[in-house]
Amino acid sequence: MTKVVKQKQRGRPKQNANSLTKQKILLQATALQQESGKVPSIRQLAAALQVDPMAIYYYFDNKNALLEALTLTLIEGIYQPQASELDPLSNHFWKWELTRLCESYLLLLQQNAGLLTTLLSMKTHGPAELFSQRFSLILRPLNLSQEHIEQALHLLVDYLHGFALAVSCNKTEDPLTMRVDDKVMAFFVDALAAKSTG
Amino acid sequence: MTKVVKQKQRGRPKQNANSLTKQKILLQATALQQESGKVPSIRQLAAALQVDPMAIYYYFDNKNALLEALTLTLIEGIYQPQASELDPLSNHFWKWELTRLCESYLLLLQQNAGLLTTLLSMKTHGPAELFSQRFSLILRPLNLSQEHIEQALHLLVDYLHGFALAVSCNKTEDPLTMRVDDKVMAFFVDALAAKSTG
DNA sequence: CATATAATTCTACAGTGTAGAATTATATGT
DNA sequence: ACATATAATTCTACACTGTAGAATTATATG
Repeated sequence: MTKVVKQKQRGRPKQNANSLTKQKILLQATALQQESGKVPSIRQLAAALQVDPMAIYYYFDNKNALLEALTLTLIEGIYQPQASELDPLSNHFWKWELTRLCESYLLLLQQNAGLLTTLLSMKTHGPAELFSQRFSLILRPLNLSQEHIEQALHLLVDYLHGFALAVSCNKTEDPLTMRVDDKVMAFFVDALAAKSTG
Repeated sequence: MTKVVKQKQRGRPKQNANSLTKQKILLQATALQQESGKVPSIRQLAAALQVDPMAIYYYFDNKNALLEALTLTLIEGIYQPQASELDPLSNHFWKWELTRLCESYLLLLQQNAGLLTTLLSMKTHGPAELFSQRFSLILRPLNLSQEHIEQALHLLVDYLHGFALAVSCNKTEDPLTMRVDDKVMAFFVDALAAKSTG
């Protein structure tokens, strides 16, 4: 009776064999993430890739580095606003675009619950910058002061994070997509409009 | 050479020996929490209590139950507003009280980082109710519609949660107490005042 | 005095991230 | 062509986590 458990060939694989890449790891990670709704363990990820757990550490220094890379790739998909200042309907268009931006961001946070803390503890502020830029772009027609824009931005971003966290904590596993709270949005939008000088 | 590791006396202790209680466990838990800044492991908690880890499970079904009990005891300490409607200065007093309430709540969230998710996933909405009541009480002189109050409440609560999470993720271990962002507060307070009919 | 119950400890399991060494294939230098 | 370095992988092992289950001892109850 010989031992017949996995026992893959050790050492560097021959080059015909398709090897691991950061890309493949991240892809599999997102897939597992979306399936299970939470961040997979290294061992689960490795199993899905049919590879030893430690192989992953050749491509990422540690799990946190992997998660940061993951959030970086995901964050790029958030809503890209149109150039609203040229639009004839721009008076109300910004409200529509702001809602799109928030919903897009929230969807991302919902589908990848567990990455919020990673996102918030990242040193590189790339993600925050991106949201900030698109936010400012949308609000341009309102002619707000720089200070008001920043206050509103902070209020909105932290609100969205808090909201996403609350939703992800009430783990009713219905596939119901998380909508931004229209009433709260209305309250916020009103406050913005009241300060508009445009 | 006899084995000389810990080996406490097994079984039920004699009654003179001071026994464990939920209270003692919770007290020690908060102490460790404040020291280390994060939720202690059951083993750490047991070590501090000089007791076997499993002893804790006699008093709490599981770790989550312990954390819920912990948050319940902590949440009662948030700011209790005065009866502002009788105050001659009430026109501006509510702003002051609102800030106190927020700072008190934030301080609590900061000193007990890691309990936020416990708080949010609790079935009993006791904590939320408490904040909600005090919030409504403070805003009474503004004569807002019930709907506006709720919108503002949701916006504020989720903002505070998001803010607290962000702060707890940027673990610079300075003992600097977390202040509520005055500017953002000002933005929020302005929006409230604008809707006031009082 | 037997039996039940209360309060504790011990052992053990399945899971986590990951350090360190062994292993094999390829690339590079002489 | 051969030695040596480097790249990419697997294996083993450690320290940690929550906690189920059984053993143990003291007290309460019938």
